[in-house]
Amino acid sequence: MARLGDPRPQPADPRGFSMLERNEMMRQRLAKIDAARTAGEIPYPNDFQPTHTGADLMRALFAHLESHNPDRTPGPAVRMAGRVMAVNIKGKVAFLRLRDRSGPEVLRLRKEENALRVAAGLEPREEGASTFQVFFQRNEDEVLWDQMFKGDRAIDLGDILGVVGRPFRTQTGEPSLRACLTDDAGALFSGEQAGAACVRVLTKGVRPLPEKYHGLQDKETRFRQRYVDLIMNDDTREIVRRRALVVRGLRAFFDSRDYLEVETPMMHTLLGGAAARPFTTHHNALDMPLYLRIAPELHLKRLVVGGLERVYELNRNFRNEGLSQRHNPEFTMLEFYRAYATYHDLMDEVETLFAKLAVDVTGSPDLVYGTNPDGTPRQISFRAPFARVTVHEGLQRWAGVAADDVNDVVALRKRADALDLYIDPKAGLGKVQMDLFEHAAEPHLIQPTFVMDFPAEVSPLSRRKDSDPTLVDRFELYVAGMEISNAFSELNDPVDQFERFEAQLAQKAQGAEETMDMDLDYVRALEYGLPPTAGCGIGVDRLVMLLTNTESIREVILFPHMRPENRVDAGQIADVVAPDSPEGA
RNA sequence: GGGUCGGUAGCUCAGUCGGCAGAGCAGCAGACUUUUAAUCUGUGGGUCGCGGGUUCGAUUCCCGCCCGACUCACCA
Repeated sequence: MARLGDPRPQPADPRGFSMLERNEMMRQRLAKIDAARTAGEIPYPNDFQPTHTGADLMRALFAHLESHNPDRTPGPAVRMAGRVMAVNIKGKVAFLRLRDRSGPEVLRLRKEENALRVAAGLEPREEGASTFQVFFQRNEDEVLWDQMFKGDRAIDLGDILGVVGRPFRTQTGEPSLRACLTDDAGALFSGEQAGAACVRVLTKGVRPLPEKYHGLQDKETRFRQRYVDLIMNDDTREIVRRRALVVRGLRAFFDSRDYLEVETPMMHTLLGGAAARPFTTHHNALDMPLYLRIAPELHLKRLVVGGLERVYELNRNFRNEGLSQRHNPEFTMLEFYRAYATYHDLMDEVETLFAKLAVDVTGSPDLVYGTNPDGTPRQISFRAPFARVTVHEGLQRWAGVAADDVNDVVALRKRADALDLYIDPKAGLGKVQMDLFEHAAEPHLIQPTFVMDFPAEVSPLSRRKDSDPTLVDRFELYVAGMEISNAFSELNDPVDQFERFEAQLAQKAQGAEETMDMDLDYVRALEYGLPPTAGCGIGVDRLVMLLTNTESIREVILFPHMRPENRVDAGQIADVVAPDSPEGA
């Protein structure tokens, strides 16, 4: 294959595409890689190991908040690496802004430092940059300076650099790494690295980065090329960090309460555990169809039958449904099951969990999510106890249903018509109740609210209420109008369960698409005896949305589902040669 | 699937009531020894999403298509 820096038109790759499209900037950068190679360097070295991060640099300087500019800074020299986000050459000195993995921490440390500065009677510094600064003075190493900033190997925005130097503050007090300022350089490198330059391009950025001030805005590009989004947008990195905190917090919570984390099959032979359409796939050797799971529920309860009295699984579910701000075809669900508990016990547990996570992730049980109708920030409080309301109460309070009409399907349909809500004519009482409830009540369920006591008809796996067998011991938790969690006391009567599966089959026979299959093995498990158990599912993506104040599920999923990008996904990057190519055309 | 809006330089965007395509940043050349989105001077860069139609002439108007955002439907 031809050298990448070669500006001439490239022959098509046998696989049908050439390696990279080209524009002028990319050709310039590719040529620099060749120039380095020609100069005898390895263009993609892997022998540089940073000793400090940007956050380490900041912390190392906390003892000296004031500006100073010593010729030699005491303390050991350090090695740092990061991507070049800004270059500012001012005559014979240069300021490079680099970012490494500690960017979010750098942001926090800047705030922390300002608090210290104010306490020490100093002016606060600008906050908001997740980068750290490298200071390079030409007279430290004129040959290296010229190589870095002039000529055929000059660094570019987006390059990944390794720098050796000493922490210091510039005249204006900016915490910086002073490149090449080493009085004991011999100790910095050994072996093959001995004599290496103190500023090195570790990886050349061939593609130019988005504009430095506005950054990358286009949502499609942000989701498709998440790597660019992560390079450019601090907010995106913060969401990723918070999501990690949520996942860590969930595991810590359940681990500490003696739950066992388990993994159950992602590929199912039967549909169950939720009302949803599945993705189907095929097992070649067994020549049989398989479903990607829509829920782990039935497997987890089998484990409780087996004596694992407290289990949880944190993993993906797949539902073949439309995409929306709140729906992605694959989404992360935490389900946990606890023997000898009721759905009331789980409400208490969920309250505790959410308050803890809010504090872990945002620092407070009170947070802001979205805006009120008047445009002001909407406050949401995860302080226990959460509001609790039954479906019947909600129908009366928000849908304007008279108490006597709550179970009157004709009256309920009349209300739906009055509210301009279409409900499937084939829907039974329970479905009508829930459609009406969701339509009328959801907009009111802003603060965390447990909606309790659902119709048995729409809850084929839930335990019937002792006081009213048409209802079940079930709750859903709503926050900001979103369903976050669904839980119930589990149905452990195998005969009743068998009959409910039969009812599902009857609904399917009548054309309902989102019904469960008869799962005889599950019934068999119940026949061995499922202890009284309550189980709960928590939509992790939506929970992360709440804790990051994002309105789209695609913001909290690193690679949300997108239509294929034909050009790339089909391996058909055109063999484009820019029209100004000297030998093109 | 329906509705609305959008796709213009590497990025963020403006614009053309049909007549040589614009800015800022990035790039290139230069100045500048402490900048913070550095500044200043000069300068190169375009399949105006794709295809067809109307027209002397289409990036602009018309038709179709592709892609996206929002929204409705669907969907615990």
